[in-house]
Amino acid sequence: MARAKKMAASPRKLPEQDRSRATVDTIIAAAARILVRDGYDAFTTNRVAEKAGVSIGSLYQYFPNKDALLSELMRRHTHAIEDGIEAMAERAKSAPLAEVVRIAIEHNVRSHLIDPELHRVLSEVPPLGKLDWEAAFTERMVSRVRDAFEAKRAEIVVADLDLAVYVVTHTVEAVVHNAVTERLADLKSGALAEEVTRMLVGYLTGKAVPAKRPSRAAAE
Amino acid sequence: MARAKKMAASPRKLPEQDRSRATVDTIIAAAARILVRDGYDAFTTNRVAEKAGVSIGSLYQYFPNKDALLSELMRRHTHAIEDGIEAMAERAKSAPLAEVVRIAIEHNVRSHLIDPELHRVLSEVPPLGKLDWEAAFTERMVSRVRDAFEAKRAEIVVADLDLAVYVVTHTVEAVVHNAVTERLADLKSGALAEEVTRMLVGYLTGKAVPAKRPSRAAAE
Amino acid sequence: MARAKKMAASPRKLPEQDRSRATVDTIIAAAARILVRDGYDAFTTNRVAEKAGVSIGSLYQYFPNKDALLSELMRRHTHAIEDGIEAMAERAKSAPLAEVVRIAIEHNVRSHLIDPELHRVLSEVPPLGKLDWEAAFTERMVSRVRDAFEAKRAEIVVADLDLAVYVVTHTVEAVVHNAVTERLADLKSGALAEEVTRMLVGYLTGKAVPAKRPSRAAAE
Amino acid sequence: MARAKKMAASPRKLPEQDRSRATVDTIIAAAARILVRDGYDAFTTNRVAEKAGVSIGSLYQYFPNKDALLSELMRRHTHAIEDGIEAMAERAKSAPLAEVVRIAIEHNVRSHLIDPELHRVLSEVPPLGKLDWEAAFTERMVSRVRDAFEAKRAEIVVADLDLAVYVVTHTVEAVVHNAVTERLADLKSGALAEEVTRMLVGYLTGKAVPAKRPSRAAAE
DNA sequence: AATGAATGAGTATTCATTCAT
DNA sequence: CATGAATGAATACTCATTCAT
Repeated sequence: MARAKKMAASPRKLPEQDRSRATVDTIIAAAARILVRDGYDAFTTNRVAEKAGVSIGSLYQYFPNKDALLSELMRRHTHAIEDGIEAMAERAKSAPLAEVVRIAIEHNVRSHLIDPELHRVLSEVPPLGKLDWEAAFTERMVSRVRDAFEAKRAEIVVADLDLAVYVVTHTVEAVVHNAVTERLADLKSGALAEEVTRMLVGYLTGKAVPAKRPSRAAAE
Repeated sequence: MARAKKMAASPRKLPEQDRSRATVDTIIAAAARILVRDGYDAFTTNRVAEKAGVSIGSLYQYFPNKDALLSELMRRHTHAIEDGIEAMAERAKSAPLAEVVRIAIEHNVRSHLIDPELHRVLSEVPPLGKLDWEAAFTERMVSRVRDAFEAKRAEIVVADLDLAVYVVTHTVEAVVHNAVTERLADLKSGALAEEVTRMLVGYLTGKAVPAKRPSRAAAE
Repeated sequence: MARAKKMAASPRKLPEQDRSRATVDTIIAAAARILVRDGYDAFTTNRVAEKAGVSIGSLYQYFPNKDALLSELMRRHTHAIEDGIEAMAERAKSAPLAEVVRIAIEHNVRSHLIDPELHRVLSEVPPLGKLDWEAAFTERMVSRVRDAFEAKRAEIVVADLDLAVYVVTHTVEAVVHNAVTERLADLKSGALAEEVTRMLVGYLTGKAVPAKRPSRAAAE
Repeated sequence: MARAKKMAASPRKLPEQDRSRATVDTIIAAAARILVRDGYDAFTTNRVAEKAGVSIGSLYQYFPNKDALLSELMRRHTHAIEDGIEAMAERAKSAPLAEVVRIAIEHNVRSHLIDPELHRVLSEVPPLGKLDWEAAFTERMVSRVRDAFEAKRAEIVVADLDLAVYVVTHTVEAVVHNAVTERLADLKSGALAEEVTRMLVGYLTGKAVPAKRPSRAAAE
């Protein structure tokens, strides 16, 4: 029963931290699994603890309450998504408008394809739901998109730039979000991104954008 | 208003006296108010009854269970929304493509403006949520839009008509839905509808659609 | 609504600590006490928890539902009763018919005298009532009695052996069961067993069985 | 129990009484039907009223509470059963002991066969259950049986007459009661009555009673 | 730290009964 | 008298959270 307690001068600096981290990871993983497999109603702290193989006491050691657990789950998912976004933003700076739009879409698509089930369920969770959480993406995207649009202001015919940003970001988010369940094939093939890019670029520039042909690149 | 209707599942009992009709209305009103003001978590049958000033027993006299109450709330809201939709669909039949798009948007805008708060909260409710309920709108809109698009097939350059319908309907729904909380002014002024129409028509026809004078919009 | 009920499995959780075992015992004891003292209508989970001095939550930690609690109560009572039944059955094998009958009665008497009040109330409980529970005794007794009777077939004049078993088992059960409340003295003194044995043996063998000395009263 | 019989010629005189009686009858009938068909759990005052086609208000006009309704149902059933019992008792007076026993059994069988389902369900009903209600039969039977036994005291070898009465009445009741569900054929054919009579008479007189030919069915 | 026993306010729902119309 | 709308205490059961060991 008794385990080796930490000794005064422990040779290992982080065994407890490691163990803690492992426990936290296990809990988070169990939480995600329950959410995805059984839905939010089955997402109870006791069940998560059980599934994770730890006591609820331990769960509460690491998470002060249920929302904190959910938050952390979201934070991690978000983190996974936003990984590499800087590079994209950088790329967008020197790219033509069409490319900027395409990058925004690409980023959004990636967000949804990292763990589509989890992404969907997180966006429907009541306590910190869509408004509190998914809005965060959109918001971050909004500011980046706004920056990019301002850099290309000359090409954009829309008078109210904020409105343009609003239309673009929400269109992208909605179309991609629903495509995960409704048109996954088009999402993965890039056909959807193509359509939406053409639409948005046309909207922003006020010029017709020729539909792409099946194979090589286009529009610029 | 109307006479007592026979609903298959919702009300457990058809109100036969004025008093009971009033009770039902009170309950529904309280339910709506709680949902809007306090969210779905606060939407408990006991709380609704209390807020309505009736006993919990009375609530269950008219609604066999919680879902039935929610259903009836949705049904009434839907009914209010779909009032006059036939006329719109008729109008769309003989209208040019741009007008068809505008009508679709208009309809969606109307849906959201009848009771925007309620509309939003209903669309986030878990049990009979988006998939069971709001999907109904979109679905109805989808089939109407598809019919309209088929009638104008010649003008549309998008190869995959289903994809076009998908993009259009989801774009409209998302942009309008979020505008209720984020850009209510633009929604009401019609500026948003203007933008989106231009975007979608451009997308569908593959031709540039000139932006209207921007200044005329954002007032009000 | 349908009456679909889940059948109770035993305890939801195996008590792993002494404390929890004590809690379970306390709950069971309170349940028994309430059933005996106040009847089945007063047997509510909340009341049991209160009487046991534990929270309702604790009760449900160990019993997934009300029926499970009742089941466990029955199981324990049954266990107490059936203790030593094997020995009896063994004894009956090599005993004469009169002794077999006496043993059956004895066993039944013991069943009722372990905790007579509890026994009676359990046999009247609706959900898992007589048919589900007490029938189990009778059934077990029936098969044992049948075996014994078959072994003594030659001595038995009753043509339909099943009928004989039926008459014997139900007579024993009814007479003993009611004696607990109506003729406890005769039950304990053995006078009742004497009478019934004489009656049943006479019935089975078709021969007169002399009454024991009647004058020596059975008081205690 | 003679009631005021309907007078042929006064349509004005008793219309309300007639109607009342009809209402009461309807309610009782509905109550019986629900009890038999759906069990005691479904036996709610509201449901009875609905099934009877009257308002609960009306039900409570005639029955001060649920138990009163149940009581009346029992009273009527009892009444139906005890109809003709006087004649039987009379017949028993001048009959030999064997005949007395047979008559007691016959009476009990009739009780159970008038409306077996109702009889069974009434005997299992919690509030006024077996102890409060079925005991009434047994009790009435007990006193009559006791009277009859006393008249034949000379033939009876059992020392404790009360004990004899107890054994006889409970045996009869139990065997017949269970036979309704377990051995209905034997009940109706009279085979069961035959067996039990033989057993009891043997028990009472201390003499062997020859078994009848097993194959034959009905009475003598 | 870890455990898991214990908590109890809260949830949906039922049903005997009352009373204004 | 009849109606049926209204009542509300009571029920079985859940789950986030605390705390002694």
